[in-house]
Amino acid sequence: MPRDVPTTPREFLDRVHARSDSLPRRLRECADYLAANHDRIAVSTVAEIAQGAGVPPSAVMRFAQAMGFSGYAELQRMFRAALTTPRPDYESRLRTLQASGAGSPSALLAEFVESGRRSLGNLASTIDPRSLDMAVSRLAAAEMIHLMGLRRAFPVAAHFAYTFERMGFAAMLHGGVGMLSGLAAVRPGDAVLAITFNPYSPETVAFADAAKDRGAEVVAITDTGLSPMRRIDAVALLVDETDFGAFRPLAATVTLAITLGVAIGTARGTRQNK
Amino acid sequence: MPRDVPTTPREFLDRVHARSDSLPRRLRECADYLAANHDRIAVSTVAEIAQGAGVPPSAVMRFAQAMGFSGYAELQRMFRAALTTPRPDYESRLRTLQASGAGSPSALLAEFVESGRRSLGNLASTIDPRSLDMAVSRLAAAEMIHLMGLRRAFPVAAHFAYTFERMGFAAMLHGGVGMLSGLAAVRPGDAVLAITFNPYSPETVAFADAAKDRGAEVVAITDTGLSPMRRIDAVALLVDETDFGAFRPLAATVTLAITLGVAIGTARGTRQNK
DNA sequence: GCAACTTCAGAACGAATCTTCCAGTATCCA
DNA sequence: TGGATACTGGAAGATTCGTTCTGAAGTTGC
Repeated sequence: MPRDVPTTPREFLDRVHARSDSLPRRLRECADYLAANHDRIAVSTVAEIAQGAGVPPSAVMRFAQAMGFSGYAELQRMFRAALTTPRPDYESRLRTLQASGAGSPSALLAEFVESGRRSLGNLASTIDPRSLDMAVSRLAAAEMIHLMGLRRAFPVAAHFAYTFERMGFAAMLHGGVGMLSGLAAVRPGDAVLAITFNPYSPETVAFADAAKDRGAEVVAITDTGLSPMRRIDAVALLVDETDFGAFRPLAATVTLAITLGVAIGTARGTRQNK
Repeated sequence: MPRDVPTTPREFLDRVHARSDSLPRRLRECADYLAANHDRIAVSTVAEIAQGAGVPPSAVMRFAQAMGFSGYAELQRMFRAALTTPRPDYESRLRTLQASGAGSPSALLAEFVESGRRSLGNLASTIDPRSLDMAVSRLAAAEMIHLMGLRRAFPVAAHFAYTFERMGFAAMLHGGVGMLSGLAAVRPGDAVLAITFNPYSPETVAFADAAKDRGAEVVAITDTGLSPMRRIDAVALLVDETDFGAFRPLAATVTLAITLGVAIGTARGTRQNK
C-alpha cells in the first residue's frame, strides 16, 4: 500500500484539522499546540514541542505517526524542506503581487500592506511619549472608561470595549445603538476615550465636550489634521494614516489601541499591588 | 574575559563580512556560502551545510568558532531563536512589567509596532491569491453580505460594515445586539463573511454552518490554527497574527479587511460598467 | 631549500535526539 | 461488575549529529 504522507505544511495542517476530532486526548493536545505553533516544528526538538504542548515526548511521537509520518523526524524534515525552498522574499513577492494585474485583489493587498507598514513606522516615530504616558495614567485612574467612536472610528472603539471587558475594567461603549447618547452615564472621576478622524463626527466632539463639563477626563485618538479634539482640553494621541478615498486602513490605529489597552492594564495592576 | 559572541543574525552577518577577507581559504568558502544562505542555518545540519559549501564538516565547525561561537550548535541556536517569532505571552509579560516598572507605554508601543510590521509581512507572503480572488468574486456576486464576528472579531466585522455602508452595498452586521441571531435574514444568493479566531466563537461557526444550509456562500477570515471554519465548505482567508494572551493585535486583519472591501467594490464597479 | 607554522580532512568519540517498547491506567461495552 | 480494548507515561535502546583529535598537506618566512 502506498504510504499516505503529507508533503506540504498546508496538507499537514489540513489533515490535522480533519482528524483532530477523532484523536485521543493527548494526541489532540499535540494537534492543538502544533497547529497554533506550526512555525516551531522546523526548529524545535521533540522534547521542546512536548514541553510546549504539556505532554510527554512519546505523545508527540505517536501524533506524528497518527498523521502518517514514520516519526517526528520525518514531519520535521518536511517542514524544514518547506522552509528552505527558495521562497521569494518579501520585497520581490510584493513586486510580483503588484505586477500580477493592476486591479487584482493581490495587488491591492500588496499596496495596503505597504501602506500599513509605513503607517506603523510613522506611528512609532511620531507618537509623543509624554502624551502617551498621560493618556495611560488618566485612563488607568478613571472609575469608568467611556468609549466614543462613530462610523469609521467605531471599530476601534469596539476593539477597546473588548479589551477592557477581558480585563474586567468598567467600560461603556457609546453610540452604538438607537441613537441614544448615553451622556448621563458619564460621572465625575470617569474618563472618556474619544476616537474621531476627518471628517470629525460632530456627535463625538459634542460628547467629549459635554463629558468634560460633567467632570470627566478626556483622552482623544485623532489625526494630525485640524481636529476639533485638539481644541478642547484633552490628551490627544495623533495617528497619521493615509486615507484611500473614503476608506481608512486602521493598521496603525488598532496597534495604538492595543498598546493603550495593555498599558492601562499594566498601570492598574501596578497600582493594585501597592 | 567576556566572550564576544553575536546575539542576532544581523550581528553575525556583519561580522562575517568584516572578517571574511582575513580568513583562510576553506573558512572563507564557508563564509561565502553561509552569508548567501543564512536562512538555512536554522534548519540544516553541519553535514548539509558542509556539502552545500563544498567543504568538509570540520571546516564549518572551525568557521563557527572563528566567528566567536563555541561551535556550530551555538550558532544554530541563535538563528533558531531568531526564527521563532517571539510569542510574548501577556500574562508573564504583564508581571515582569509590573515588577520592573520599566515597561513604559512607549516601549510597549515599539513592541506592538514591530509585531504589527511582522504580521503584515507574513500576510503578504502567506495569503493564497486564489483564495483571495475567490473570496472577492463570491462576495461581489452576493445579493447581500452578512457580517458575523463576535468578541475579538467584532471590531473587524464592524469595519466591514462601515466600508460596505459607504459603498452602498447591502450588508448586515449580525450578532451585535440583543442576542438575536438574525439567521432568518440570510437568503439564497446571499453571502456570509464570518470572522473568528481561536478560541472560536461557537455562535459564529453555527451561524456560518446554518447559512450554508440556507443556500448562502460562506467566506471566512480565520487563523491558521484548528479553525472549525476550515471544516465547513468555505473560502478561508488565513491570517497569522501572534496573540498577546487574550489580546490580538489586529493590524494584519484590518489590512486584509480593507483590501477585501475595496476589491469587492472594484469588482462590482467593473461588472456594472459592462 | 629548509624549518616552523598554519590549515586541512577524515575518523573516532561523546552527547543529544529520536524511536520503540512495555507495564500501568483509564475507558468502554456487555 | 468484569473483561477487553485503547490510551498513557517513562525508561531503555538505536541513531543521528556535533565536536574533538591527530597525522598529513600546504604555506610562509628566512
